[in-house]
Amino acid sequence: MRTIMLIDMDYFFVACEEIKRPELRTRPTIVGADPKEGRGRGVVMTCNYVARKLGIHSAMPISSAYKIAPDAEFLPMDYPYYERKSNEAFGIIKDFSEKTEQVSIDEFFIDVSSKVNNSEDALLLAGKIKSSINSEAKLPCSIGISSTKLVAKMACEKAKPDGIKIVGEEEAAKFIWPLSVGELYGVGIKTRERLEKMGYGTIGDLAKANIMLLMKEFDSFGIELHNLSNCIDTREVIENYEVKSISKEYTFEKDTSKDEEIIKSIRKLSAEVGKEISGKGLSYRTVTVKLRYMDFTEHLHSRSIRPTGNAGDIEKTAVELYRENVDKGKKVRKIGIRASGLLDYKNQKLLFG
DNA sequence: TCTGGGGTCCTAGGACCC
DNA sequence: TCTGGGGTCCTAGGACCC
Repeated sequence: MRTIMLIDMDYFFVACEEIKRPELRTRPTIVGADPKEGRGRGVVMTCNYVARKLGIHSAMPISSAYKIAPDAEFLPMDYPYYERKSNEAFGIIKDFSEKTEQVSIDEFFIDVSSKVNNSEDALLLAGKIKSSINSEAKLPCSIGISSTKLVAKMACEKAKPDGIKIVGEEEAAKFIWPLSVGELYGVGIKTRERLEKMGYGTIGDLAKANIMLLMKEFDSFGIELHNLSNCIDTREVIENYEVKSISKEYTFEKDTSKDEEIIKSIRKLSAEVGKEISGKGLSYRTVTVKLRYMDFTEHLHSRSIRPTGNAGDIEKTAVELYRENVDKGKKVRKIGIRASGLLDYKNQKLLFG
């Protein structure tokens, strides 16, 4: 039987800020967009539990958060710093297992099957990992333990904050079945609504559903839903981090249809994407422009060119794509530039000789 | 009330090649 | 005159996650 842990850093960005300024621990603190006295357009990235007690949460419009707590501490993102702290935590985790996988900046899977024999062992090990991260990186975290990635992840949700939860293979179904379908990892708003319409409110309902019915509604995703809701999940913990695309986006302070203003942003974003690509020694094949209009409709326009490391071609292609495709009848809210089809230096050598 | 930025994966139609 | 499959690439859109 496998033993998989999901280690998730609690309120990560704000926890990082609290290291620099411990006095923030007792104050509602928010990392995210500039609230601009309630007129800001962004959202809350994360906030500490003092702020959560007031009703503030991730993804909430920053203007709403400002309305609730104008005196809260509002901090901008310091991504390079969070990345350093993330690497520090990952380094500590790697000391405990050779089989590790970074899921996001603040989440890590590890497979410790070869290190533990029973749940007591697993709990002991998780406790050690947790206290190492706590004492060395000065960061709080929660750990979910089970025999599959899915249940480890869902156990971790229930362990938060600052906790450890283990769910044995035998108890897995009993653990997830009472939860609502929306809590199943991989089920978002759209799928939840469709499932509820079909009469499935809990994961248990879904687990007992007729698989033919699920396939009729969701095709192959129906089989996946059936498997996951029955705790069937054979996905391995795999260390395989290869970035697939690099993008930058910008939301205008006011929706605009002015070409000069939009193209100016395209140039700036293209340069930033280009800088990151050359910094990583990558080349790219495809440039994509994303336009979000004032009515929130979103359109992507992409073009593949010969593989190149030339950052200037991002801007050139992006401006072309914009001019060819923009809907002049609607103001633009957000612009995004993405480079994909990335190849690393080794492969470039193969291609270009 | 007002809705970010950075990603991944999947699907589907059309082009194109054999 | 009508008619194949199989495979891959490209583009656009959609869902989801943190």
